Amino acid sequence: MFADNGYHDALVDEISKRTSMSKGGLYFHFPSKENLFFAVMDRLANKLVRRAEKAVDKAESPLEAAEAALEAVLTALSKQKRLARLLITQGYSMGNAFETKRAEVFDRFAKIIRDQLDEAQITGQIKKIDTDLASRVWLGAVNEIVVHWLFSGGQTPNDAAPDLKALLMNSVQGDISVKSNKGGSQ
Amino acid sequence: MFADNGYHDALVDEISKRTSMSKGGLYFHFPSKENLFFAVMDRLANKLVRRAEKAVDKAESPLEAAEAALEAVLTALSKQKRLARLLITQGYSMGNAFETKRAEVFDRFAKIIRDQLDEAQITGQIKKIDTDLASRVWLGAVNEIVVHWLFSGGQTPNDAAPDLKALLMNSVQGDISVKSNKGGSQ
Amino acid sequence: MFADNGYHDALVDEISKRTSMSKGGLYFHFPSKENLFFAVMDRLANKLVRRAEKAVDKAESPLEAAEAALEAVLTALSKQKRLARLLITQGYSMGNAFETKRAEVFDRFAKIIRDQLDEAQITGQIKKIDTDLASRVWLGAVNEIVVHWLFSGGQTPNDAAPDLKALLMNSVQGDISVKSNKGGSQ
Amino acid sequence: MFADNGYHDALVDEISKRTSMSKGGLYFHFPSKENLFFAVMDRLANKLVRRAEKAVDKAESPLEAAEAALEAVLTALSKQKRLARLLITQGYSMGNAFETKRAEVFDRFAKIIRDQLDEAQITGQIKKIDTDLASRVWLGAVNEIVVHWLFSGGQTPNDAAPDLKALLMNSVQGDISVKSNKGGSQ
DNA sequence: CATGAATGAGCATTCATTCAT
DNA sequence: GATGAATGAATGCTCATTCAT
Repeated sequence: MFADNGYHDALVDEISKRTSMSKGGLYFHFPSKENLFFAVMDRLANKLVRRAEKAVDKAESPLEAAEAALEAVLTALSKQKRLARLLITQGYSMGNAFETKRAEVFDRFAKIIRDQLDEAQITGQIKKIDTDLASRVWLGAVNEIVVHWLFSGGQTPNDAAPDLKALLMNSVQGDISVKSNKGGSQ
Repeated sequence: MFADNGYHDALVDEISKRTSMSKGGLYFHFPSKENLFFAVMDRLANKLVRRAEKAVDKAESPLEAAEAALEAVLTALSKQKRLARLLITQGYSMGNAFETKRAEVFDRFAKIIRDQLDEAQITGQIKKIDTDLASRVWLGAVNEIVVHWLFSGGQTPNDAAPDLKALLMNSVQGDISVKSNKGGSQ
Repeated sequence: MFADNGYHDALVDEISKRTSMSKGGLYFHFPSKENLFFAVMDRLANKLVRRAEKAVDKAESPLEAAEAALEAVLTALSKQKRLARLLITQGYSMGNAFETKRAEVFDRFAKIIRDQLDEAQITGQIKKIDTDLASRVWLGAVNEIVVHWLFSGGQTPNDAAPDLKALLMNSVQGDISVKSNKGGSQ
Repeated sequence: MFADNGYHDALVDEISKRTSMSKGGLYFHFPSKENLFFAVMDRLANKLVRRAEKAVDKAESPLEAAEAALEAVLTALSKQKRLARLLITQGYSMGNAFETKRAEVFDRFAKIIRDQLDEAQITGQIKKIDTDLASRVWLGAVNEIVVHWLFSGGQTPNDAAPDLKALLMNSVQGDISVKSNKGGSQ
């Protein structure tokens, strides 16, 4: 319901009805609607994080790991529009209190990517870049693709994945030294 | 007020007080609170779009133009936190009706970038990529940098601009060396 | 409604219905239910205080004035059970916030009596006593008579008035000096 | 908890916690919260009544007995603010159901005083008065002194006792000198 | 055109009481 | 007898919108 209606328009009454749990019961387990929303968000974020981590573990190089994590997230979100809506937009209607939570969740994903980029940098797979910034660029790109899919009905994140991965890989691999070398860009 | 409190928590009563316009007057000019918010958003988005377009006009190559548009937006948002908040997050609290508007505004910016990337592709400055997707990647990256700045108090978009531009340029495999011929993009 | 059901059980919804004023209208004029209750209480207390003061003004001696004030209050309360209930018991259900208001209202009546007793003392109509304490004794006595009438359905305060006045007059006139023969009463 | 928070704001959950008795257990022993409150009230009222009766028993004359009962009550309440609050004000928040109980408790105290005044009248210690009314006057005076102490932080009932007793004795026109003179009371 | 008092549907939260274990 | 999770009716307050003046 949070995913469908947004935080604000998901009524506790309705949640109570649809979960077959009395309102009192709901409030026995969750001190507030806000807390309930965060609990849902945590649970789903955890699942998605684990999926990304698993993809990372299976990969053979840091860069492949980052790519795999990306793919895992894109696939999961494509399959579950609701998950995407919940994690990406529907919390905002909560008001400013949501910002902290959003930051927390996004940080977790940013860290996964950043860690791989850091590793890739150490192993020389990519050049010296601001990996923190790069991880945010990746995340932002994914976020926007998902939002565009959700709001404007464009191609699914999964369909966009190949090109998206290419663009993001380029972003951290592009030989910026070129700037001065003037050689071919690839 | 929308920027500070979000759509939902910006009360019409309060808006009426702070604008020294009676509530009746407000409703005479705007059919609804939603409409008022969109009017504010349009006005500010227009300004920002014009700024980006002006930057594009001054640039000497499509790629420089895309970069300049990026820079213009980053600078404007960095200088006006409220503008950033309003355009980027505070509308969500309106509920699902916001999605369309958000898409509309983002599309305008995406178009500016995409047009330049298309041009750059034609002129061979960048290789063949999905420019629509790329424009979204750029936009998403900017969006995320801004949100991170707003929510977590990281570096301003303006400070992140140089590295960000490098990453995004790389993403489209632009041979930035062109730039070095002429010095910085500004 | 406050008088009949007590503060807590007087529902705002019901008040709205019975006053033919919308709930919003109610809250436009009174910031809270508590505030509304106090407003009602003030208005009624004012009326009753004025009545007591008028009685005082007409009297020819301080002691007669005190007696007249007493009588005025007893008569008014006897005629309006609701007034009695409201001022004397129904606020308590508000919780501890009521205490201050109760004290304020009772102090106003205590002052009227105390002023007359002070005057009477100066003019030698009564002996030297603690007039503040005496005023509270009077007030407490009236209060209890009223409560007993309200709760147990005994004689009306008005019917009890003659004997009550005699007792209270005695309380401040009796020749306590007698006690000094033996020292304190303990 | 009833004394501190009032009937309404003393939550059964909280009572359960602070008594280390489960809510189920509480409800096994007491059919309702109301019933529990009355049980507490009865127990404390009993104690106080016994204390008053003991004081009466020790006294040597009816009038002294009444005075002693008064003193016993004032002392007990002064020493235990909570007892005072419980018996005197905190029940009101229960709503109208409290009235009967309040009347019952006050009647017990009224009876103790009235019995002594009746006796004193028979033995000629005081002149002919409405002893029922007088007992209520006494009780009301005590009540008001206590409430004023509780709410406004005035002098303790105990400190007010000497003057209060004098005033109340005067009210029934008891010629206190009688205690030693033993002559005709008028 | 402007005003602002009035409207009333809407909603999160509370808490005495129950009852399966 | 004891437990405490579950119940759900109850309620104060909000706020976008209206409309008589």
